[in-house]
Amino acid sequence: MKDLKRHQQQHEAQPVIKRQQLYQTIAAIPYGKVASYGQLANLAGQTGAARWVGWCLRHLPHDSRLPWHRVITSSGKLAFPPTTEKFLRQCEKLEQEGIRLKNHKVLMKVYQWQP
DNA sequence: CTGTTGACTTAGG
DNA sequence: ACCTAAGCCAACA
Repeated sequence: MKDLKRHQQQHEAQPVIKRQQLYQTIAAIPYGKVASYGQLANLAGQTGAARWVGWCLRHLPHDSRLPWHRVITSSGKLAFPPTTEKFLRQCEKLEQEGIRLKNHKVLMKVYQWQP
């Protein structure tokens, strides 16, 4: 077989595929549990791409049914600045699942998803 | 290819 | 516990 060389620009998997794997991982977070951006990147096969996870969620369709509210930072804080609308919406959804917040923070020891 | 962006992470002080 | 700097990486223009 003849190897067709990529002339420039290393095309690997289509971006859509990678994002779908990430979405699949996020969808697997159980009700009442949370996962961090870095944790999800690793589980989705993109080790170290925590910021990419944030990028994907920021560009998530507004009508998405993904449990985006179960994604928080590694320290247990929400990614949004307090007092913002999104911050409050996420707080509601988390508490609705029985996840109590201690001073704007989630107790990772208790609530972090352990696959 | 280069440069920029982002709902991040980690190590040090 | 809080702040900063540097590292990280896919997606995009």
